[in-house]
Amino acid sequence: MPSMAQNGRVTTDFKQSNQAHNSNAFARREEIRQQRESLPIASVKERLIEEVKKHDVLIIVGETGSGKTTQIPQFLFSAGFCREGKSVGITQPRRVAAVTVAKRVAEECGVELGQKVGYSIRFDDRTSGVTRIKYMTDGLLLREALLDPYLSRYSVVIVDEAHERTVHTDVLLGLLKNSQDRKFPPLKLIIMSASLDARVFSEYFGGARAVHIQGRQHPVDILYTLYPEKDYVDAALVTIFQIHLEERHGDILVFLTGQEEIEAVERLVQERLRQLPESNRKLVTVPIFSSLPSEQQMRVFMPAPDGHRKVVLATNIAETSVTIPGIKFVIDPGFVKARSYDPAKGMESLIIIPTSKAQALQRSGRAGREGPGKCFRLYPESEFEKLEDSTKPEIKRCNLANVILQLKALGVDDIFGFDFIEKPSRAAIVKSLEHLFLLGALTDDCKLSDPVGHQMARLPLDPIYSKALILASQFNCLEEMLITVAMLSVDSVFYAPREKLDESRTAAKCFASPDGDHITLINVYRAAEDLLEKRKWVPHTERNEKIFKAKSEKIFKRWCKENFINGRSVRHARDIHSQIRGHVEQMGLRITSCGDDMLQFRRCLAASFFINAALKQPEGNYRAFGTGQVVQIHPSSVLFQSKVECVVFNEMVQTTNKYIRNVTRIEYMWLTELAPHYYTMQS
DNA sequence: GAGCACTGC
Repeated sequence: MPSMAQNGRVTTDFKQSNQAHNSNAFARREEIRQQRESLPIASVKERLIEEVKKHDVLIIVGETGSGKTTQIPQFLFSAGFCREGKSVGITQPRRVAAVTVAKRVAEECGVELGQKVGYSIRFDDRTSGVTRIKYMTDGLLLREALLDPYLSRYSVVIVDEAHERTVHTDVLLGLLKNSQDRKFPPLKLIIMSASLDARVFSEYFGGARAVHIQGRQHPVDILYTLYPEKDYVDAALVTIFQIHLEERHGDILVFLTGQEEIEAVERLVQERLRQLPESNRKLVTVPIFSSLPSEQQMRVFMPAPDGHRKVVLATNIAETSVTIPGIKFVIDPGFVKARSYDPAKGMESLIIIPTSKAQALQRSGRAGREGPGKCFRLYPESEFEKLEDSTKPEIKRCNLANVILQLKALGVDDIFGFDFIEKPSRAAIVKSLEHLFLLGALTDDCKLSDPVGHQMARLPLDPIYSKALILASQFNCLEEMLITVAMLSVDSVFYAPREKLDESRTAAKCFASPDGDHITLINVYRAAEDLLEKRKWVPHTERNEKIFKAKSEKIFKRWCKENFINGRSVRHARDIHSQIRGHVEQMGLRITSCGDDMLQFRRCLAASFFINAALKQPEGNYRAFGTGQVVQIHPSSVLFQSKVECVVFNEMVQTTNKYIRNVTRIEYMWLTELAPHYYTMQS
């Protein structure tokens, strides 16, 4: 069954008549009972409950298939941890996991979702006053902590998948440790991890008790190459055909680093297939990566045609986010595209690096979900030993502005003294403090400013976007800025498949503004809005509403396809827009539009993004003011090759070159006028 | 004339 949902990704809807449902209900309950009892964790239920009662902090290392995520909350419920209106909260790094696990547990408990068992994720809350087992994303619990620092509605908080070490997990654990020290109130903390090494967590919590629960995975044979491979793409190709021609049936999963690589391998496989005898050509390739439209992502779940073998070419998305049925063979070249952040340059970069040991293990595990499998690592065993044990925690390779703003809002003033599991570098903290100070979020003595800092902390946005909204209400263009920051907060709305590059470029021109990408994004958003909301006059009845929705959905989908727009991104932007709009209304900001006065809007962009301004150099490239970096306008920008003198931008990324993305033309003089504290008249 | 792994509020 597809394990993806939400945000227009992939959803499955099982429809069943009520009658069939009733006659199956008993059999289904019996089946669930047997499945639960056969889980490795079932036999240690009493012991686990004792451990939780005895220890305020407990670490549970549970291998894949142990059932820890679904069972432990139910154990705690039945042991009385939800008395007096308190709940058990379980965090997940991903939305899909929170939803699917909650649905499963509701079914196991025989209750309707949203009653005793529920979930809460951004834009989708399925809980009620009677919810006692609540699955949620870690980011959401962090937001809850802003309103209720002691998390007083919970008797137990379970941080699941802690080994993934997302920023949210790390901050959450830091906060919980802090409140544990204060010994109030008696909140139990359970850290669940799939990594075999619980030592990091145990030491962090002063030698906390750790227990181990066996998993249930099928054996996976790991095979290494004898010698290092010069070209891992070619090696992967050879291995695909080796498996195809020599191994028994079963689908193949290949881990590659990005869209381009996946598309290249797809072409190469087709080429080589043509050279094989007809009888050996029964092989189909299916790509999957996050920016692929959802209809195409769905293809990985469909079985290959009769007698064919399926080769799934995937990025990291298949490591944890998507579980593909039928995989018996995994090919792991041992590389991953990783994002890192250089605080000194204020620059992000995307680089291809070797995986960690934990990542290699996770990948090979994908071959053993339904039966014994094989994993081909395209490097020698000696190389495996040299890999890092685990992937560098995100908090050590990201911009900390948001983390610091949140911590300040939670009353943590001494960021340098805050007890992180792993401390970010001092330089990274200093840089982000400076940034927040320049945005006016912090006072001279590094306290959250009032009201600006507090307002910024309330908004679930990058701090610079939050500030832009506050300024926009003064510039009378909050309407436009709301759309802009929503669009800047999602993955690119332009989708360009390689084979239709020219077509997609022509389509994108319809929306282009000569002033830059921000206004272009507004144009796209408004065009989509028109399609989804404008309607000829029809009476408002429930039936009409349904027909209208279905119709406009269809029109929207076609429009997306014709214009090479990523519908998922646009919908996401609309969700963010309405959420943020609600927030700024509550804050009492004036939501007005500048109408056609785009000069006013661009001045507001300059006032908001003054930290990210760049000036054209004689050679044609640009020099960023703040960091002195020499950069180019990204080819995806409408201002690419446009030779404008001065711009503001939102991202600086290093790939093959140093690029700025999301760029708008401004006048240099505006900077000295609107951000005099940063731009003196010296130049 | 380039390319954007993946999450999350």
